[in-house]
Amino acid sequence: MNDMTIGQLAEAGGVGVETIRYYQRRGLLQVPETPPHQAHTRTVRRYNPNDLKTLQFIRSAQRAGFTLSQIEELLELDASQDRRRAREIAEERLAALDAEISALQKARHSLVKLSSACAEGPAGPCPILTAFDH
Amino acid sequence: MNDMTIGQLAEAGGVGVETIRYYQRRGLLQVPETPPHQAHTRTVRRYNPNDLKTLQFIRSAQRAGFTLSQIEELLELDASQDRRRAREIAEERLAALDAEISALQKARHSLVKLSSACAEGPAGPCPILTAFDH
DNA sequence: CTTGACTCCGTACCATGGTACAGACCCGAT
DNA sequence: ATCGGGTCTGTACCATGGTACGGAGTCAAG
Repeated sequence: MNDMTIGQLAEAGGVGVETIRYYQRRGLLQVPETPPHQAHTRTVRRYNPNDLKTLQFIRSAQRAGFTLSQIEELLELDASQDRRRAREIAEERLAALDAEISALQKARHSLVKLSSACAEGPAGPCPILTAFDH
Repeated sequence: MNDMTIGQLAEAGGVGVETIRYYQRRGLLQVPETPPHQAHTRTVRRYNPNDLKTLQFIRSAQRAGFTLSQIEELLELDASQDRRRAREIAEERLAALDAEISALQKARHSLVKLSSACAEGPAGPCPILTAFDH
């Protein structure tokens, strides 16, 4: 899959075409130049495996909880080779991630309790409102 | 803190007054009746500890990843005592939560690697774009 | 009985991350 | 040569979860 159209890129990245265009508008993906020898004629833009890598990075970074603005910065850092800042960002997110994970684990615990408290029979009171108390 | 004003409720719940009003508009919190003997005169509404419980539940459930619509349903279920549906919802969220937690743990792992890969020196290439590759 | 803080209600606005057009245009297959 | 599907650009719209504001009313303290 070398030299793709936007539709193929979208397909390969598991996103919609409109999402790619949105990332382009946000500056996360660059818009490939059309061949210069016919600058005034519009033509179909072509995407390469690097674009796909970037797209995949964007999606993974989102899953890691980065916002699109932060991802934008990460992409700039990748180009500018500012290790210090890159590490800073990564560690910030790491700390947040640890907090999020442990919050989710607490929530998980509460849900397990709730679901077993609601286990018997089809009806009757089960302690939904107090499910997360302590 | 019995019989609070909306400001005190907000304070106690760690949210803004506007957020409470928003939850009321969404139907997550009911708007307390004004005393009936002066129905046409507007008066200041009063909130009790039950309202606070509900508010705290809303915030906890959000932290557990429920949307406000789901929380609305949970609150209805708490009233209607439909255990079956309550368990269903809890288990659905539980499954999603497990997926989210493990995704975040994978992301965490990648970030740890990234931050240590960017550890030496202030500049130079570090593998941001490939940080989440496998 | 006025002042200042708070409340009420309606409506408008915001950020985030998309999603959906419309009206051209381009391009490969028939 | 033309037809259908994909592309291009710009702009509009969407859901979620709030946040802000204006103008009026209320209420407790001084």
